[in-house]
Amino acid sequence: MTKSKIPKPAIERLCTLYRFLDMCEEEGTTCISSAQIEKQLHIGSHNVRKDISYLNLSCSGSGGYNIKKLKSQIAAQLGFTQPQNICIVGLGRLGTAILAHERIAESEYNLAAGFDSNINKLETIRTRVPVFPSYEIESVVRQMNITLAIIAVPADAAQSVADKLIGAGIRGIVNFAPVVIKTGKSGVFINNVDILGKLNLLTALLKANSSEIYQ
Amino acid sequence: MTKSKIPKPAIERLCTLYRFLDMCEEEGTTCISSAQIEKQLHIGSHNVRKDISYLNLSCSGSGGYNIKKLKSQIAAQLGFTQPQNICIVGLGRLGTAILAHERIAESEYNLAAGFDSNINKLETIRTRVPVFPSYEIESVVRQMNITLAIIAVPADAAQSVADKLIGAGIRGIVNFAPVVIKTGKSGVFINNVDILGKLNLLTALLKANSSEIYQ
DNA sequence: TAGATTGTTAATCGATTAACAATC
DNA sequence: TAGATTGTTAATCGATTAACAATC
Repeated sequence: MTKSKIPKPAIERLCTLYRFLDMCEEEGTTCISSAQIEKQLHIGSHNVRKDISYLNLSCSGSGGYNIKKLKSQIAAQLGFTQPQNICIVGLGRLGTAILAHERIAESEYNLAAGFDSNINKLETIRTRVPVFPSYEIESVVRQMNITLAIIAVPADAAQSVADKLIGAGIRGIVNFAPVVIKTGKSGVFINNVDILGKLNLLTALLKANSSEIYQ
Repeated sequence: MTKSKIPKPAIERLCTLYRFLDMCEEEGTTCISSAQIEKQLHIGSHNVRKDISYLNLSCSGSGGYNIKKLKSQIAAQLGFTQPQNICIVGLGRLGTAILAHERIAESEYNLAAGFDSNINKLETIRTRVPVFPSYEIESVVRQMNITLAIIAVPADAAQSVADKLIGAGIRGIVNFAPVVIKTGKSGVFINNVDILGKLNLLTALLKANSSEIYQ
């Protein structure tokens, strides 16, 4: 029997759970129940257990989840075990802020390269991450076997940068530019993180929420 | 008959559509069909029409959607018409990058205040946005009638900042700190934008996708 | 053993897709 | 009018919730 497909919403929740477990582990907690997770993440305990059940856990039974064990099970099933090389395109304020992000350095991702079209910026930047001019994106991504990219360029450059990255074999992109990036290629995933879009979503949820209350 | 509730996934797609229409409008396009939207945003045309139908449009019929009209209808229904005051807490690299974001200045949101706990930072920072020490969060948020906040502080400070903001009456938070922020209060919405979480999600989707193909 | 908590099946609920009538 | 595209109802599909048996 092949393992059943995990629904996308469940995958999203499991990612959130994984990050949360990582935090718990740092704080020294070793064990947690689905009821406690419900309180912390606002995911129903039923839902938590259901999501975890997709992982085909070995440690079944009672007594709550062993955090270390659960983390490694999620990592194994969701593919976090093999370290992946990632890169950042656009070394403006936002890009350099991400370059300096301490948690990424400690994570399962290896920040292998930064790119910017401005050569002066490349010369003055202070970072341990190797940086390259943007016209080298394709060759560097291929040589270094980079699989994921973060885009932090202005809106008008974002799509062409994405096209280059995808052409070079990148499989996933987190896009911070305020445009919706398209992938022509199947098997490439894009996550658009537009701040204005997030603010819009909050505004809309608030509106919907108040009309629920007042009508 | 009261208007029916819009499902959350539909609200999310409408927000994406709104941002996209904004882009189209800038480029001078005036009209678009559901089939064209499908190609650009990878949302099925059925789905697009269904989502739009929740808006109780006045302009029904054929010939595609008038972009300006559709934008204003979405804005009206989702609550983007009244400009809202927003603030940023944490003026490190990421916070100042957001402060300088040109698109926010042009948007329906008014960046009314920035906060940081480091007084030196407040004195040296160059921005047109008024900045305050973090201990003034509660009074400033109340006085300026700020409804939404962006958090860009280190992980260990994020929850306490969120508690202060919520205590002062904030209704929505976009959180860039790499922790899952909790709201004890109902009617407050939080959007956690953890870069590592996004990378995890991409990794997991890729894994799921390949096993679909290869099994 | 008794208590607690998980894992899983079944039932409900909601969202997406399909199809077609209504409209420009 | 003919063609094209929307708006909406009905049908399918999938996810969440509830309940309980299995397990530590």
